[in-house]
Amino acid sequence: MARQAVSLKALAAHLGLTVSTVSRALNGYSDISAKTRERVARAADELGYRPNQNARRLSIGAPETIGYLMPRFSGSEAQPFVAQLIQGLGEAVTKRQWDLLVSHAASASDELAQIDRLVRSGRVGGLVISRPLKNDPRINLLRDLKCPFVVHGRTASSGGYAWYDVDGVEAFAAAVNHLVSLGHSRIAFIGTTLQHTFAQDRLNGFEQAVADSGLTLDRELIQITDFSDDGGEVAAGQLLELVDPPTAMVCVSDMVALGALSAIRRKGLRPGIDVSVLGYDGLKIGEHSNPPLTTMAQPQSQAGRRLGDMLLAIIDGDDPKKHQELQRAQLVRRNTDGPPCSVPHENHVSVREEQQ
Amino acid sequence: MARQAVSLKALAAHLGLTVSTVSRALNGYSDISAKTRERVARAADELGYRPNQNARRLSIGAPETIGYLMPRFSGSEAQPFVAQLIQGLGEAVTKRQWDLLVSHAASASDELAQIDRLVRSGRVGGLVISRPLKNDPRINLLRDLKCPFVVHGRTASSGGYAWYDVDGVEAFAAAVNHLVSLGHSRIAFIGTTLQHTFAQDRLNGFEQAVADSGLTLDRELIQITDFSDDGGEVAAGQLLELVDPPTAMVCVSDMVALGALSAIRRKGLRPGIDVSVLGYDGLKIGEHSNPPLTTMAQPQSQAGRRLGDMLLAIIDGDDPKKHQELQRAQLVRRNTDGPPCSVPHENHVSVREEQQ
DNA sequence: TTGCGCTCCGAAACCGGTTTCGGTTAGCCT
DNA sequence: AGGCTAACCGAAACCGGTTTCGGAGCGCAA
Repeated sequence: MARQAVSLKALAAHLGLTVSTVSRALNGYSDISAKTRERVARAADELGYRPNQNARRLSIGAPETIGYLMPRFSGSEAQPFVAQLIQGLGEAVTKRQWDLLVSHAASASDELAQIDRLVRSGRVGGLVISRPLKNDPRINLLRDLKCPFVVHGRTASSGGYAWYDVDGVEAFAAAVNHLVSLGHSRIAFIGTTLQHTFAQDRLNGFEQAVADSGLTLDRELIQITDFSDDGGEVAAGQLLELVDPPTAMVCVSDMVALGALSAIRRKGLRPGIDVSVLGYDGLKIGEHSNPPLTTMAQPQSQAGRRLGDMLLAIIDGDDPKKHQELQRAQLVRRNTDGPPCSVPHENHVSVREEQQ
Repeated sequence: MARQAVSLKALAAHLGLTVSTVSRALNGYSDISAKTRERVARAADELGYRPNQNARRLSIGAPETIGYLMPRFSGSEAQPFVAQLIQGLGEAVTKRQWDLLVSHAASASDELAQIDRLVRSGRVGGLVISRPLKNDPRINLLRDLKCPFVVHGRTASSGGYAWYDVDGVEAFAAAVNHLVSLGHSRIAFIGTTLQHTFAQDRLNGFEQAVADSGLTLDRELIQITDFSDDGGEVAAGQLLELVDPPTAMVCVSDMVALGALSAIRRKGLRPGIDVSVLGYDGLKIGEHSNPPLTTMAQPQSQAGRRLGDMLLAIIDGDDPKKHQELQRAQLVRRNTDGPPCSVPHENHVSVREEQQ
């Protein structure tokens, strides 16, 4: 029914009051009589008055909006965690009637330019960034701009800013320890390029646990590959060609692990029996792989909410350093982990094949 | 280096000009000498001037922002297509330096209130909505508000507004025809609640193709269930308990199909051999299921871009009715489709067991 | 030289809110 | 009755841009 754009002026005219009075009435100022406040509120409701946010925010001097910088994806496949994160951020900001602005940049330098524009033009009062590099230029920029921000993940020097992360070091140490306790001693790691902190952390956890277990760290058993199922398949294929192949593989993500499963099956081996595989993420989809994937599950669903709440608190003046949250991943055993095969390597008749 | 917030006034003072001159210079008005324009542009660049968007948009009278209403998820799992869509929308708006605002509502009525607020408060100049119901109140509301919008999917009466959709009727007819050509005659359908148009379309395509193939439409073979893997598992379980169970199942989505695979395996049957299963979506993840899932793949990646471009065109004045795009899904054969088992039903010794 | 038109820029209104400041009225006290 | 305070509301400045309008300065023709 109500048509477009009922302005404050129109509302005031309708009430026989001035705009200033109506504005103060709606915003609960005490120098407006309760009766008037009530009357104004009712009229505003009936006419469906919605204050123009551009005007309001200009006047207020605050954008009442936070931004999320979508990570760029290697493949065309957007990562499912992004949708979850955005949903969580949305919930957090909606509680305050703020807005969530999602921004996507084509390249890393574009991204820096975007950040600059976003904050300098007053469009956002704070930013959430994902997947930081070990040394991330975005963070320096945001500091220079004095723009509140929170990081989903950490940089190498995790101090001085707010972040929410899952402890990849611990998770991968736990994964290794689990495999060791099953009896494995040749354990491989399939990771991805180490610019991203998460990739380095997971490798660190792996190496640390291997060392702590008294195993020798065999460089052959560490594969760095593309962050995708295809990458996992290639890397696992390489590992299986080794003269002394691993009996278990821990993978930097579930997608990578799924690729590894393919390679293992292709080789005529049975994942979980001949070769154990551990993933990381806890994707629901892992329940349906062949066989169902054992994984270190991280508590995804709350990340967005927490990051949103943290950022809002910081914008309100909280000390960023007070908002650093480290979550733990949890082992979810399905069917790709088991003791090492008692008759190892018998299948590797073709080991000496030429590797182009 | 450049500190926060260089205002137009500051820039003008620095140049010894007035704000109006500087503004017109930056916006390329012809009544400013080329020399001045150049001088202003250089200074703006050096000082890192970014016009305050709240002020600009207030003055302009246009929000230069489009909104996306995130669909609410049944489970806690956000659907992967959402991230892709958002990315595509982001690319489309970034070309124009517009913004993308993502909004999330807790309930259907909240969502209507959100829409009202979003457009009446001048925060968005257009909206994208996903997953319409057969009769979707959001569309009526948007019409009343005279707010440009595009729909990802369609309502029952697909006329009068702009949409982008994949032809579910045709896709499911094709799925059935494929199975029929393999020799199947008892084909089941696992769908989800029919309020959503896409669910109804897919069922329609199924029924139509079944009829066209001269098969009798057995109501027992149509299962309506939860839109998730668990739903698929339950429904497939029911189907397998039938006295005369189906030899093939077409599923409303890949996730549902994955659940069906579980049920089939649990029953001791071999998907793709004893029972064929077809999914819908073309999720990459289906390559890793057990066995890899045959599916009708829809062209996901471009949806966001197209919807964004369409909406921008409509905001520019295009007739919405001119922007209706129907894409086709494509059969991707993996390993869950095959001819019906030559020795059917032999496994069904336990058919007469009590059902809960 | 005067007048006309053109080029270029400044003054000011405006977008729609918020907020400060000041003024009117009523009530209360002495 | 006069004066003081408190309660309540209106006028106007302001946020930072855009845009209309008008005027100054100049060149050129009459």
